[in-house]
Amino acid sequence: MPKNKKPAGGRAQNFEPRYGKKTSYQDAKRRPGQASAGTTGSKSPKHRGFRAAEESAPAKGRWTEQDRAGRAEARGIRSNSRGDRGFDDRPRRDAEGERPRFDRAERPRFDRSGGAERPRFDRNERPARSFDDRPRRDDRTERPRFDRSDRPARSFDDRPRRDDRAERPRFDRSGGAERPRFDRNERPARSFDDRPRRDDRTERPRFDRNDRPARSFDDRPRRDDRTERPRFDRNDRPQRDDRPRRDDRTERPRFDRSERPARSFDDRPRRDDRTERPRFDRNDRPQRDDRPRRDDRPRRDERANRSDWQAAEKSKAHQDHVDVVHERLQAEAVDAASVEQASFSDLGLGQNIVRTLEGLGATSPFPIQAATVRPILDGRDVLARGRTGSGKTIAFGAPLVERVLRGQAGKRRAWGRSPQALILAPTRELALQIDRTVQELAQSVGLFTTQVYGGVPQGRQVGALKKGVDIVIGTPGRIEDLEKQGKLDLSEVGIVVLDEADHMSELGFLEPMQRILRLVQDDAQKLLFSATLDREVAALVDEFLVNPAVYEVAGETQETSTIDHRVLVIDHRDKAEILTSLVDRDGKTLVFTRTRAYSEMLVEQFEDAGIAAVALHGDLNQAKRTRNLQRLTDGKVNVLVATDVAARGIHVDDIDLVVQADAPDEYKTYTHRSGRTGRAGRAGTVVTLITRQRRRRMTEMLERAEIDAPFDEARAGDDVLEEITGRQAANVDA
DNA sequence: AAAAAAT
Repeated sequence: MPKNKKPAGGRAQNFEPRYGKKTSYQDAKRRPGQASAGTTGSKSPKHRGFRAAEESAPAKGRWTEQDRAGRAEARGIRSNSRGDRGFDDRPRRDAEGERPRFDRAERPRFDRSGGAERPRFDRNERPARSFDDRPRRDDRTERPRFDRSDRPARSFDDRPRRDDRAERPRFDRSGGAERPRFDRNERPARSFDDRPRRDDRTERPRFDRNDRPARSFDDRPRRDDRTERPRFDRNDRPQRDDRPRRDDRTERPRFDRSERPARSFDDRPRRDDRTERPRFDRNDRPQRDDRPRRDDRPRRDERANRSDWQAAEKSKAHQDHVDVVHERLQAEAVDAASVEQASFSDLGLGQNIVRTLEGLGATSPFPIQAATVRPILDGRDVLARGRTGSGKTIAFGAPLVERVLRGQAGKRRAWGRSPQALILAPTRELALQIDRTVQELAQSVGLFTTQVYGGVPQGRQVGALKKGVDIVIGTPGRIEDLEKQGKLDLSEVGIVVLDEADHMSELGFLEPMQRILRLVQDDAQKLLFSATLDREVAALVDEFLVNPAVYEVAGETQETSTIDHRVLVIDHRDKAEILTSLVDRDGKTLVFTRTRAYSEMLVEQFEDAGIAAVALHGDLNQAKRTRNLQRLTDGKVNVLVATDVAARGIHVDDIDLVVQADAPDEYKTYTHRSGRTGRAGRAGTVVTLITRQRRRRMTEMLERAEIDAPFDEARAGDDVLEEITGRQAANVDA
């Protein structure tokens, strides 16, 4: 029996204890009457959401008398899904009549101030909600009233839009209702996750009060446990070997000898068989190798039976799979200069969308956008390769919204309508990020989006889908899950986007993608985007795309990039110290590790050195993942240590240093990790740490990535580290 | 190895 007993099928490491710990934390740390997301009327003060009988009883009586009827009328369908404010059509519609009046009178002044005020409102509202959930719920029924007063402020930004709407009859209907909605949607977007949010909110206050301590306690003990476990194991084993084990060992053989004989009769013949079997296996293997199908099977058998074979074959198989260089797709190279003069408007996008793009900072199209918008509007299947940070999200998002809008022209947006478009991403963070952009575009023309991804309760997502959304953005697992449950109808989806399409075509993603693509309309338009788009997408292209247009942007080479690449050849014993000195700087630094465990270890190491750092990897719960990424975005920490979950697509402004604590195995991974810096033309540095043994592999990988990077030998404290971090050497001397 | 569903 191994020393570390783990439940069968359990994960090797779990940094977010999901079972007992969560419930005990809920019971132990929650105080009666404290903000809670629990249902009202929980039985005991120790339960979340407990409310004393006296509070609710009298109020309940009143409601049943008169208010109920009035409320029901006022709230309408809303009562079916209290949590989803963003989708409350009726309050909004009721408010619409009033809004225009207010808006017209006030718009000019508020336009300027409006933008600045929104954040303030959000902040004010959140605390209010976070103090008491129950009052919040009451507030929610009242909120429409507050919202009406608030909306004017919010809607002022919309006024230009509304003017636009006046130009477009279609937009007016949807637009007038939407923009206020948009404001709400921003909140709603948040509000879609009302329940999770409420959970978050209720958790946050807890954390804030107890929390930061609470969190730090949870983290440190865990980290301590983790760090201690290996240490103890290592220390204990030798010690035990020296003292007790030797005794045990001398004793055990004796016992074994006395016991085994009885058993050994059966065993020996078996052992003979076993010794023969490997021989046969070895003889058979060449035979099997001859048969094409069995090529893989002997490997698996070997792995199961023999650890040495396992190691050898595994690394061989690993290398077989790793870093396959696929043929470049034949693409029409779009010359940036030739399309530079076209505006978004010229490309066929409507005024509302163009205006929203301006608000997002996209005043004129980037090359990849100039290339793809028109063919997408024309309804073609499109494959597009644009390097990291080149604006791919808008390149597919804006024309997608425009097409969904055109497809709905003249139709009424019905309750519970099925989504018309689907955007798929490989990670939850990326899905969220895409939604932030696409949702704004959609809102500007009165369309709704919702996110469908795992790691959060389904309720809010299902509630949104029930009310009807136009564009679904999510990750494959939850989308399939909800579809199987009959809660997500993909049969009317006419446009599908695969972001990071080559990654979505890799083992593990390919089959879910195929299943999902088979559920949408047969003739649905397909859009495949990635910075490293190659023939790996062939499996999907051949089955699902019709005569696709393929685009890339001419002249995207390292020379036109703003990223400076460095490789440091180090001794393994210097690694920890070098990493600490690399992240000990002012700018935002993103550190990549190969494993979740190492990312946790590095966070602990940095914090021990007095450098605030957070982790991002798949063993954290979604709330923590989102929070930790947000803390980097907000600048509350400057160091994020992540696995490859953060390698693709994630945009954080101002990351000016990417450190690869573990070198990537694939050139594509190198490309995507590097692309977290140097975005939209900003400068950035990528540093990869390797040991001497890895020089050759690294050189080959950089060739495939078409990157030229100097290799420097570095030891702890070397000047080259100061040069990279931008610190002055004087600081080091002191 | 990691990621993507939940249990």
